[in-house]
Order: sequence, then structure tokens, then C-alpha cells
Amino acid sequence: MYSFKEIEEKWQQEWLKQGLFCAQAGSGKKKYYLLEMFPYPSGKIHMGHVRNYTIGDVAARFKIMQGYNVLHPMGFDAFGQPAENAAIKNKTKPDIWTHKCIELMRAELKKMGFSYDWKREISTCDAGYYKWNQWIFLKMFERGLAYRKAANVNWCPSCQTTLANEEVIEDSCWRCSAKVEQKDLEQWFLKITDYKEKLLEDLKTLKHWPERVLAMQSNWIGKSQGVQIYFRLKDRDTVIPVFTTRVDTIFGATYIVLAPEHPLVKEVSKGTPQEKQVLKFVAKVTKESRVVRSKKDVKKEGIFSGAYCINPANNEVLPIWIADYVLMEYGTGAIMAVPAHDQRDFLFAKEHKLAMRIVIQVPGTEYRVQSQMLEAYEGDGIQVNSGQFNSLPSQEAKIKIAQWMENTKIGKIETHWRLRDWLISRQRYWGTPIPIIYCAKCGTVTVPYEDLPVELPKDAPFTGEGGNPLNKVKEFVNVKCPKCKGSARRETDTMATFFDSSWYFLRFCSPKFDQAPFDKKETGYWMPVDQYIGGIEHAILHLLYSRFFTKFLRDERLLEFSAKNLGGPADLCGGDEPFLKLLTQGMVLKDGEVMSKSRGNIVDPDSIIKKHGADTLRLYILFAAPPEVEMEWSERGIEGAFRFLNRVWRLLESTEYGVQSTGPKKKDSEKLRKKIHKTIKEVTEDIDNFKFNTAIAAIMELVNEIYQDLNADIAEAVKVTVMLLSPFVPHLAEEMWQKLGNKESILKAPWPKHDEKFLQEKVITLVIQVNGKLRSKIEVPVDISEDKLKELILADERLKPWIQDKPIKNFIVVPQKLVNVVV
RNA sequence: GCUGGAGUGGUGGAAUGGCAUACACGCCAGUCUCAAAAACUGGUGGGGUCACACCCGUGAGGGUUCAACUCCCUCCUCCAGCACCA
Repeated sequence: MYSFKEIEEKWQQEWLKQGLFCAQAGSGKKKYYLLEMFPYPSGKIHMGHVRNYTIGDVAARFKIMQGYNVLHPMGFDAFGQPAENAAIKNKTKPDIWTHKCIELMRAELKKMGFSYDWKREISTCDAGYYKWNQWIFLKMFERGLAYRKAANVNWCPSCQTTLANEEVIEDSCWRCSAKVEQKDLEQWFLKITDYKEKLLEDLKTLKHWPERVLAMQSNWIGKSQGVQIYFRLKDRDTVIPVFTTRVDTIFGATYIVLAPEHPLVKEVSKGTPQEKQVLKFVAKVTKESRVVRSKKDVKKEGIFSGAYCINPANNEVLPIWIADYVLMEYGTGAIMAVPAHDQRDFLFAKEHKLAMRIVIQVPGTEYRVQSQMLEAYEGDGIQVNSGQFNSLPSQEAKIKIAQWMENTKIGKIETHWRLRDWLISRQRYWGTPIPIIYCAKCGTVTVPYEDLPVELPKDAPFTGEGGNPLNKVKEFVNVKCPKCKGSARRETDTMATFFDSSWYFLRFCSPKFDQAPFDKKETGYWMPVDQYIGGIEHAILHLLYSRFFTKFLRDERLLEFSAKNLGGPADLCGGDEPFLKLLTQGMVLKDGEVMSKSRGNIVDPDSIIKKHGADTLRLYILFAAPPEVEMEWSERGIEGAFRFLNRVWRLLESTEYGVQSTGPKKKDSEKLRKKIHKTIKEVTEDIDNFKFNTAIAAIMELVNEIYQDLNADIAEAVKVTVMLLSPFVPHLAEEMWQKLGNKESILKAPWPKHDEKFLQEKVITLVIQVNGKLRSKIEVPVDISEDKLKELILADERLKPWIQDKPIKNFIVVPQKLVNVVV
């Protein structure tokens, strides 16, 4: 058994001492910026971290040995609620607790032997970092991208704070179980919607992002093209705009529905016999939280408003309904209902006995009777009952009707988006203070740049009573107006932590820079991130926000970079996409479930390090599954990895290095040489493609081969094995490298290259098929002629029963692989 | 419902038109040992046979091809994200 503990500690110190991972811009080498998503400092790393960071570390060490100038930084996403909860529970302060956690976590990361440039470490909770959050916020404010408006939020009356949708569990607060209310509050937003076109369009340039992440982002932005149609009230001039993507069904509209929150609800029902019931219904529905409303599916509730409007396409009079299945947040908050061609409208119409009319005929079938329909037909077909558009294919009619509506001004072609502006206000202490002051005289005033950072007060009270502790710190809240010097009040909302992580990759380029968030020269050199690695859970928000920030900073000319100048493909990067390549690693499961505290199925990485060492853990986690797939934890697998490393270690005893053996020079093995070069080729390609599991398998094969050939000269084979293994198990590799007589770190050794000439075979085994079935194998020289081959095959005893004297129809030769005889 | 992905031995997985199951785990047998562990050697998809031969086999069914885990069509199951999105 090799003494992993000693070896690992030794080399971790050595790397640090030699500063092997300290990056500097501008060497003659090509740059490579490798980044893994930085962790929240919980105090302990978990297997998810180990997997994420091990994958990154392999790539980093591989690129270093290939001669790249590698930037591989690490930091901590340190703001967030857990620190406040800990402060309340343990009678401590969030910053003390957080810094303690960071220390513990940093120590654990170091024990894994990751190749980070620790001189660049950042924590978002340090004023030296969040000062620049405030700086960027002010820049956005100046451009009108940061603004305040009233928003409907989830509010916990007992904690006195807003809750994210994820924090609302079954209509109650996740922390105190109080019933969550809907409340309108003044909140800060970022106008990400200004960038919706760019954010959607540029997804096309991200050719090295996983398909599913692109799909998720695209869905989230949610572009849909359609027509806004104006429905006039029957006896008044009031107009209800309605949005539809199915304008081809306009002649099938039989009623109109308004969302309960729609501003016209009161006006429309005013003076009708239904007025009272309508108001009662609206009051009831709007009281329910959004969470509850969207959860109860199927059952659609609604009520007739008492009013009517005119369908502008055919001047039909349609009743106006109010129903909870129409959402105020999407489109215009009003729809035209086409029960024959929309399933939701269909169900509602059946329930309330409303009219229905087919306007799209299913191709190849007879015109159907409405009463026979069991569900709405939502597909394409031929227009019927549609006036001048009859008998057109519905796809074509969609375009024609839209144009006709534009021309006659009864509608307007429009595009709707799902993406909303980003709510960044949090009524919490442990976050970046929003640098705004409210003055009775001057209104909303920004904190001057020279007054940044607005620092968090150290002595805020953490009582557990709820509410934002910042509100209780008088010295923080009561300030002088920067403009008129009169007394004013400071904003106490802090920023959502997603703000912090939306530009940290830029800060890493110049972590100590004090003139701006980042040094433009440094970002110009290092950006974009060549390879980004992290969990799929950040596929939407974090990545979208980071893309938004990068585009904004580029537009402000604060950030300028280009992949083209650095030899990257031109189409990959227009200087406003932060991450060139993205890898989303799979989760680590145990017994088929995600490892989590509540399930009690956590395996602590530290316990594995103690028992088998970091190298074993690294090797196992890489070998068990391809990086992007979820992997099942297995104790047996760990033991297998450990066994393999010991087997590799024992190779030292068999070489002339290490143990000073001075026997006669051993013979060269051609077979082994071939295997060496084949393995170099495979491993290099596999690491390039992040196929670490097969790369390791290939090295295992090489090791097996060495043991088969112990009587030959294995020195070269062992040397190559150690080099190929070094990105995966760096400590063991360094120690063996040194024992093999090398003076410098293996990281300074150039990555081995295979030589094509050793891969060429003189004699190969050809697979012989008859009618596509394997029947024989023969050994032939590589350069055998087809005629000669045919001769050999016809002479093969094993093939005779299959060929007999049947005529040969076809004779297919796949060079150096197989022959298929078709009879 | 929409979008994306997956389905291969007892298990994790490999092969993306050309020998299905590389590599590893597990299991079985053996060597060493008083014994055990470690290490090493051999075997290990199913059927069939004394043994070979041979047949079957990558979720199901069809198709393209000399040849399909791989490409096309239809369907099933599972996972993930989004969703009264008009």
C-alpha cells in the first residue's frame, strides 16, 4: 500500500511553494481560462463539489502540460440567507460565521489537490468585492436599466420579508409555516428585457453549449409571434386588446375572457345585472396566492361579466367572461376563446355550455359536427367557416389573416416574450446594500461613486423576530442627502446574490484591481472563459444573468474582448458572450437518490480522503461515469480505484529507477511500444472531449499490458503511464515522477505525443463475414491485394460450409477491418 | 402538453454504420498461506453441447443497408426543465 497521506501533503505544499498555478497575463503561450462555478461556503464540501472541481482540475492540468497559459481561479459566493439563520441560531454575526466557513472549505479544497491560483481568491461578501456590485448597479441605473416599481410579491407576515417562489411551500413560509400573502411592494428591478432579442439570438453562437441548456434558455426567454386583435365593446368605444398565436382560428372565437385582475373588469361589468357576483368572484380569486392558483389544474372557474363585444373579423357579438385560467402576467391579460381548437377553452365551454364552432378541418376527413367533438383539435388543417379565407391551409391562412388585420387596422402583428425584468431587492441583511438614498426634497438619489462602498454595518441585531435587521440600525438608515445635505433615508434592501455571481468571472482576471470592477487589459487578455463547468441547476438563471451582464458591460465599453484575436473561431464569440464552452456535470447519487442531509445518505469526501486518499477519490469519481451523466456512488468502486493505484505504484519496483537495480539491459518490446502510442493517442483525444472514464480505461489497459510484459524494458511505458495519469491523480504521479529520477515537477513536462509510425501494423486480423454474419477471422499483411484476399477466403476451411458453391453476389472489403461475402 | 436527454450483461459503463458488452465492480475456480487478508492466474450475456458447432441477444414493432446499439418511421418506459404562455 502506498503512503498516500504523506505523498499528498508533500506535493500540495510543494505546488504552493513553487507557485505552479499562479497565472500571469501575457506570456508567449496561448491563454486558457478554465472556470468552475464557485461554491456557497457552507463549511463543508460535498461530493457534488468534488465531482465538479475534479473534472475542472483534470482539464487545467492537462492544458498546463500542453503548454497553455492557464487561469484556474477559485472563490466563494458568500452572501445569502444561511449566514443570517446561523447568526440567529448561534448568537454570532453573519460575517464571522461566513469567514469561518470559508476557511474550513478552503482547507478541504486544498486537500483535494486542486490546481487553483489561490492568490486570486475572492469572496463576494468582502467590501472590496461588493463595492463593485454597487458600482455596476449605478452604471445600470444611469442607463435606466435599474429601476424601482411596485411588484406583487410573496410576503411572510411573521418573518416580515419577501419570499422567493421556491421558499413558498404549499402556500406557507418554508421557515415559520405562516400563511404567505400577496403584497404589492416597491422593489428594485433590472431591465434584462432590454436584452431579450440579443440573449435569444446569440444562443445560436454558443455551439459548444449542451443542447438542453440552450433549449431551457430559449424556453425561458419565450418568444412567441402572433397578432394583437382589438375587440370593441358592443355599446361603447372601450377596446379590449387580445393576443393570439392562432389568428387562423379567429372565426371560431365564441367568447372573450378577461383575467380576474384585468383593469377593465370593473368597467365592463358596471351596471349589468351580474355586477355584484362578478366583484365577489374577482375578490375571491385574487386573494389566492399565485402558487395555489397555478397548482390547482383542470378545474377552471369563471363567470359571465354581463357585457358583450364585437369580433372585428366578422362583426359577431361575443359574450365577455371573467375566468381564473387567464393570467394577467401573460399577453394582454385577455384572450379570445376558440373552444373547437384550444383544449382549455374547450373544457371551459363545455362546463358553462358556451358555443363552439369548427374553423379548421382535419385534413382527409369530413367536416365534423361540434357536438361530436371529445376534445379540441389543435393541429393544422383547412380553413372552413372563415369567410374569404375558406379552403386555405391553416398555416397559410395564419399569415394572410394577420396581414389583412394589419391592413384594415383591426389587429397588429406582435411578438410576446415570457422573460420578465429581474427582481433584485431582498429585505435581508447579508447581501450587497443597494447604493440609493431617498430624500424628501430630491427624491431618489444615487450614492456618489467616491462614497462607495456602502458598507454593511457590523452591529446589526439578529433577534430572529423577522424583518430586515438593517432597518434597525439608525446610523445606517439615517443619512444626509448627497445632493442637498438635508436629512434622508438610506435604501435598506440588499441585492439578490445572483447579482454577485453575474460578473465574478471578470473579477478573477484582476481580483485586487481598485480602479474599477476589473482591469480592462486583463479581461481583454483572459476573456472569454474557454471552459465553464458547473451544475445543471444553474442552466437558466445564473447563465442568463451572466450573459446579460457581459452584454451590458460590453455595450458600455467597460469590457472589450474577442475570441478571434486569441486564435479562437470567429463565430464563437462576438465579445459579449462570457462562456465559450459549457459542461454541465451530472449529480452524484446514492441508492438512486440525490445525496442530501434530509435523506441522510451523504458520503463525506473527507472520510474517503482519510481512508484512501484524494487521488483515489478523484480517480473513482472520474472513472465511474462520463462527466455529464449522473453517477451512482459505490464504495466498491472506491476500493477498485485504490487497488489500481497501488498496482501502478508497484510498477516502480519493476523499473530500473527507484530501487537501484543494475541488471543487464532488458529487451525492447514492440508490442508494448505500440500500446504506449495507441494509449497516448486515445487518452489525449478523450481528455480533449471530456471523456475521462474511457481515458482512464485506456491507461488501465496499458498498465495491464506492462504487467504482461515485465521481462521487457518497461521504463518508457511506466514513464508514459505516470504522465498520462498525472491530471487525474496528480500527487501519486508527482511522487512516482520524482522517484523515476526527474528533478522538476511533472507539470513542467510536456504532454506526451504519439508517433503515428508506431501505430502502423504489418499484419492485421481481418473479420470475415458471410451474408453479414461473422464466420471467420484471418491474418493478412496490411497491403494485401483484393484478389489475393479473395483467394485466401475461398480457401478458408471454416468458410466453406457457408459459401459452398453458391454464386458470390458481392464481395465487400472494408480496408483493414473486415470482408463481407454475399452469396 | 411542450422542450431536451436516456433505455446495452448481475452492476457502473464501452462501441455513433463494420468482431456488441472495452475498462472496472461483483461472482466462480485456482495459486500462495496453518488460516485469513492482500496479491496473482483463469473464467463469467442467454440457450445448446461431454466439448465443439450452432442459435438467440442492445426497451417494442417496422424500414433503409452487403452490414444497424448506431440512420429513418411508429410506439412504450424512465429522468430533467418549462407550463392554464393564449
